[in-house]
Amino acid sequence: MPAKHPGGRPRDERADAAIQQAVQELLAETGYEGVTMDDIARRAGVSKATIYRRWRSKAEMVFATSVHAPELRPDLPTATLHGDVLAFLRSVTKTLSNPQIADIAGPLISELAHNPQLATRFQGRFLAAERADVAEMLDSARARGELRREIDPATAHLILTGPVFFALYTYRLRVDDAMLASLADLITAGLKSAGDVPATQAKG
Amino acid sequence: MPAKHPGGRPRDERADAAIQQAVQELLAETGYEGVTMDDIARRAGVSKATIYRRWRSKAEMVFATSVHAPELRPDLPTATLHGDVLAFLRSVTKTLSNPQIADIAGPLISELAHNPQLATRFQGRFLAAERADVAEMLDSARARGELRREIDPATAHLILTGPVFFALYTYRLRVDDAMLASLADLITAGLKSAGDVPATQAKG
Amino acid sequence: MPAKHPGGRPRDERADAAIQQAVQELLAETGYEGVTMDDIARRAGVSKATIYRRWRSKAEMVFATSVHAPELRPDLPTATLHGDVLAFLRSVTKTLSNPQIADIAGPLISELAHNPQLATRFQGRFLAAERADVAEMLDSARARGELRREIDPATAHLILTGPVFFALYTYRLRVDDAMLASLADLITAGLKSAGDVPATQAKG
Amino acid sequence: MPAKHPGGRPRDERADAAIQQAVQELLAETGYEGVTMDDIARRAGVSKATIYRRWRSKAEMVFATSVHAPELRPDLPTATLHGDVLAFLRSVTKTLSNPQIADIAGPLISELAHNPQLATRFQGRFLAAERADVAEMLDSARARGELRREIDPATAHLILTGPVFFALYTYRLRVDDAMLASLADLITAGLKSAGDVPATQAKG
DNA sequence: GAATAAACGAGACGGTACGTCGCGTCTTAAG
DNA sequence: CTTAAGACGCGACGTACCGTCTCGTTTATTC
Repeated sequence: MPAKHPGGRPRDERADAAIQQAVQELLAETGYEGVTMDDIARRAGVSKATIYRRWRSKAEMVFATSVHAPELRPDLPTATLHGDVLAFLRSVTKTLSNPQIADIAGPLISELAHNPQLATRFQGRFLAAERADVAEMLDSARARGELRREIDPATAHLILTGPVFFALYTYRLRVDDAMLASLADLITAGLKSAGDVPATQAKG
Repeated sequence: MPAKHPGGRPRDERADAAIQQAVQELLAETGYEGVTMDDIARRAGVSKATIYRRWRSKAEMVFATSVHAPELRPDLPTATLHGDVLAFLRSVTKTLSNPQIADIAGPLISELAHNPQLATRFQGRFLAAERADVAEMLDSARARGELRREIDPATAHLILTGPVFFALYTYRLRVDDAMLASLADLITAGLKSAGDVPATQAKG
Repeated sequence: MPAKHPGGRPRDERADAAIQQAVQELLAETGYEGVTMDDIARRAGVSKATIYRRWRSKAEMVFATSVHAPELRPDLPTATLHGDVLAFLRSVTKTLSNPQIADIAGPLISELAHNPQLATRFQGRFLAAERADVAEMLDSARARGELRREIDPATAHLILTGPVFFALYTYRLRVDDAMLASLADLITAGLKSAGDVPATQAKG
Repeated sequence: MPAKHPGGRPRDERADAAIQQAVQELLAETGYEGVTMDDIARRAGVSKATIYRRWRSKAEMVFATSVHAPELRPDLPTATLHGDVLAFLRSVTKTLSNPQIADIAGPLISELAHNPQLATRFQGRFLAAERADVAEMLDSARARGELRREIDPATAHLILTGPVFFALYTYRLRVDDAMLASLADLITAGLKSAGDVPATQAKG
């Protein structure tokens, strides 16, 4: 029962690899806007038809071949929650400051909005890995006694990543270590104290 | 006798209004990608030259006519910081959930990256207004005694907006009230406790 | 035990028939330009490889399956040369007015120019049969005493077919019976009188 | 009242000229099949949009810019009808033997079949000029007394051109002077004798 | 009142990427 | 060796959009 495919010539896996590599290279060289399908086909030694047989548009192809597990991981654990938070923020900042990532951010957000399949894939491959790091960070802190309550890792992930994302891509701020320190303070404090007091009642 | 313009036919102000309206309508109908400059010119009853005399590109035009002070303001103040935070988060969520805003987010991020002038204007017109709300919120809390330390409104703004932004546009989560409540808890707690303990030292 | 083929699976003769039929059908439905090799393969229930094992190109295939002996033969002999000529002209007109023939004329001329093998086959299968009719017509006329000189059937064939071909496909004239009558007059007169007078000397 | 055009930027006539020339050059260099729209645009220093604004397809463009009055005219009149006929046949042969003309013949016939507008234009610009030559030839002959009856120039044109066309493009014969002499004999005799005898009655 | 000068509607222009399509070849598994 | 299925390289096609430009016309201000 070795019938690997239903019939006909099977897809050439080398084409996938060649396209993937061509996309990465050209993205680095000319940026998202500068890349053309003809360039990619030429560089990959592949015809445009072969590309369009796999993906329906430039955006689909670029993001399908670009969304992997995060390449940069924070150096965890440090000795303290605050240290871990700061390390995570620095890692996020470094990743999002990567010109190639920054170049892709806008188009990615556009595509995610119109392509639920990509959104699912992006969550599974990229965000899930980061969220796992966050979960580990929270577990360690609880083991150390720094945290008493259970905190949803997804929510923590939002707080750890969103502000930097917003600062860099929307606010267009230079994110320096002082800002990260302030954020780390606020976030760490929040994680530690959350749930201490009833939400609807002011503290005395 | 104040010579309003140096010579020649003055700009027709009705054109500005017509273009503005055409942009808004077409943006709502076909989305940013679907809109073309010819469409806009036709709908506005204006020639393309008239548009390009006012703005240098499609992105310039769209964002110049779309970026105003925020239309939606949180209902502030409530009685408590936690209430204010929650109200702010709800307001942000509502704004960013607007389909027309969501449609524009990706292109806006792309354009902000390449157009510092727009970035400046965006900060001045939109973000500054939001940051002012945040500052007011913090002041009220301090006046009420809920906050002891001074907190940078910009940093607070990042923490209040970034997570929702990230959740909606990147994580592609449905942001419901439960999630906002969790976020509000974490953020409020962080604001209140920040600075309480030395950042580099674990709590006893 | 008569091994009809050297080894391996024999060609499936049903494929030839299926392809032939598919070509004719699709040619009638969509015309030469509109037909694609994939269409033909699909309609014939055959793979493209099976087609290309038999012919080297679309043109080869179409003309190989389309060029047979003429389907329409003039009703010969009538009682007179003039009658025969008119009958022949009518037959040619009818054949060339067939939409499927007309559709193929341009591509056929193109292909004949680049494919001497097809040209040879076209002469042998189609033109030779027509020329034979012409020869017979001339023989009958000589037998009847209508012609005194021997006339090259090929030359006569040119004069009998070329004008109608040119009228229909290049001049784009509606060829009606009146026109055919005029042509028949001229041609018959030419055949009868040719050689009567020295070519280089005006008649007295 | 110098309003030459209804509004907007007028068509650039230099573009028409440049395209025309580019088409002629490239047709000569690479043949009809070898020419591409991008080549033409590049050579003409024009964008493809400018071409497609003028014509709807490659075929339309090529033939619209290629169909002029005939460049080659027979040396008329010679002293006799037979001489004129032979000169005309030689001229036709020479024209149709031109590789560039031969290359275009198939596609032209295809296009004429689908494009009545081109057909009209082709008749008006090319065929009409040739037919006028034929008419003149017939008039001279009648003036000289070589012809007694009036003969329709269009019919004569068919007989003078069709056989050579058919011989070259369909029969794929080498058309030499001997063949032209035979044709000239037949045709001249036909022209002179046409109408002499009742069509439906054999000569005694 | 004429001249100036800029804005206007219309639409053609150069450039360039897109996504589609057709041809003829090649690769697999099955027969 | 042939077949069905279908992927492949190649390369042209025609479309679309952008931002610029060229007209002829209109509308203020300036001389």
